[in-house]
Amino acid sequence: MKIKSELSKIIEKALHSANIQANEIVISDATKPEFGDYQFNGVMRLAKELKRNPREIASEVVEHIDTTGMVSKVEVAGPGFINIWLNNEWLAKVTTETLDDKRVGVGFVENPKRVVVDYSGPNMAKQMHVGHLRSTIIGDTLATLFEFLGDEVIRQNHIGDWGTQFGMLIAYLEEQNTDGNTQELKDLEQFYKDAKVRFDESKEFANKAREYVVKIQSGDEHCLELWQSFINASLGHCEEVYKKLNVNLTRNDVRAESFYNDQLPKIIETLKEKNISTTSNGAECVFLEGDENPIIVQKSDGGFLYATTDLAALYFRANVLKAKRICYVVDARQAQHFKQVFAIAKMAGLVDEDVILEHIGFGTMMDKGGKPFKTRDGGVIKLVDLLDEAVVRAKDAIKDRDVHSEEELNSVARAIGIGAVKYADLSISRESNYIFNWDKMLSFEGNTSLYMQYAYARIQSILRKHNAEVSGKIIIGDEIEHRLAVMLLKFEDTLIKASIEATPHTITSYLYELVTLFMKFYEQNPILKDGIENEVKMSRLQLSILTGAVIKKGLEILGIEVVEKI
RNA sequence: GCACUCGUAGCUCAGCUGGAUAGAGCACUCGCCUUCUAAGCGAGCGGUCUCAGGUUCGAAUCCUGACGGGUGUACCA
Repeated sequence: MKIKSELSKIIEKALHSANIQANEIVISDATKPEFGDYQFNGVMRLAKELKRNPREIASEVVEHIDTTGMVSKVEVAGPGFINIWLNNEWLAKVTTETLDDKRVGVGFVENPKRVVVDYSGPNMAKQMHVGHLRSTIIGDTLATLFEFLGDEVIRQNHIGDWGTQFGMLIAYLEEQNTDGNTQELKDLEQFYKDAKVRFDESKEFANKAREYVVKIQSGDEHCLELWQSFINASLGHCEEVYKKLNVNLTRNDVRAESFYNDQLPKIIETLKEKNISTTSNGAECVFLEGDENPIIVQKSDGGFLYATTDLAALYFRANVLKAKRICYVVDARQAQHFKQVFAIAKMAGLVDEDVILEHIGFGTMMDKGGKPFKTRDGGVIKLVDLLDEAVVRAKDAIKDRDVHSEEELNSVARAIGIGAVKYADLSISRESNYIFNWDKMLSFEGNTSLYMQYAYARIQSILRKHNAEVSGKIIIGDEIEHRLAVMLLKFEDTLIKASIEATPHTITSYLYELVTLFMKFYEQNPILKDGIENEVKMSRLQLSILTGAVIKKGLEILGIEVVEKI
């Protein structure tokens, strides 16, 4: 239910009836329960424009507000706030209707678009480490969210499969394979290190590595084959992580850097033709206004750079995939790069004016001392290890609870452990830097995914115990049920906000608030106990069912599973 | 040097398109399991919102400056 826009309409009507002009009506959440459910603060600004007393205007508006349907009560407070209470019968009716809705009251966006979401983008030469977590799960959540709201989403995994380090890696791979048995790329990190050692100690090997770089680029069959087998193995590692993470990326979503290789000369040509780039110190450069340094699109030795590849990718996404919105879920450190690339792409007409280009940046993962993790120090935790440890800890935490069979134990541990890791990341605002902490990441207390999963399991437990049909209407019997019902209907507004701002943490905050209310309701309002009237029992069961459905859908968008029992 | 970004409770963080007494979790203190899962609920403790100016009826939020952390700044991605 789009509550805020419904309320805006009601206020607009009231303003109109009261003969007051206003251009934009913003409804906000009430800051406290005593102040109602929602509030309209716009009167103070209007009063200034009209040079009138704000409380006087507010009272006039309040007199004209329709309180026969959605709204039960309005009140002027403080300097001129208008506090709004939603009507219990209306809440009861709408929540009851929502029970039959698979989308739990969430509609579709008015103008669905084709959206490209570029995320994860691991480097094939390296093992995925904790630093790759954010792009992968933020991107995956946004893709799922956009899709749920009705957009057509094309996921793009722009993997790094091209560059000088691959000469070294495939030369080493070949060397390892000569004794007949194919080397398994069990540990990529180790493989890279070993190759590097070999590169540093042997001139012969180093020369071969350099030679292989050239050979891949010129299309040498043998080298390409080695390269392809290396990429396949490395991608296999990533897919293992995606699977563990419950992330919806498949091989069909992979569009590697190398895919754009043969289009790069054309990009340079276009830039030259349109006089956007110039040659400077032997390199092909674009000088943008306001930037002291140019963006180099072609090196003096003729090689291309990542800006070139990104321009080619933008062209492809806008013209071949025909996306109208292109989102890059990439580290905030690349903000300047994307700003420049986007500007060039639009200047050169590689992307039409009406295509929305967005860099969805996120903060850097820091170590305990507040310094960014450094890959080269070797101290970075492998993503697989983190995830496995999370599941182990979860299993350890639930094994004595005596509610699970042996096979349930593993799937529940997985849901809880992986959920904790993802939730810990998704629940902080994506722009801020992130201090990595094992214990916090694997914590099961307070605002963690387990809190949501636990509430869901409690609801399922009640339904199992009830073990009969649930029918009948929701009745709002008290303050806590009122607040719970309002919160349930806020789900759509929350998702819309999360989608516009591309902020998954908007969803986690909402779920936390919802579950907190449910826990209170659970404590205060018994459902199955003796002496509860049937009508009330059914209403409370229905409220619980709806809460469970919203929790499940919310977590599903975050890629976190619910479980029946904990 | 220039640019971007962040600075809120002991710790980790919300809130930032200006609104009422700045909110959570963790930690700490206390209370609640013979009845729907106590990984829960209730109560308490804890704040010069980095600092200084400015705009405003009203500033954690907007503007300017200072200080501090992080990041980016011509041939890596």
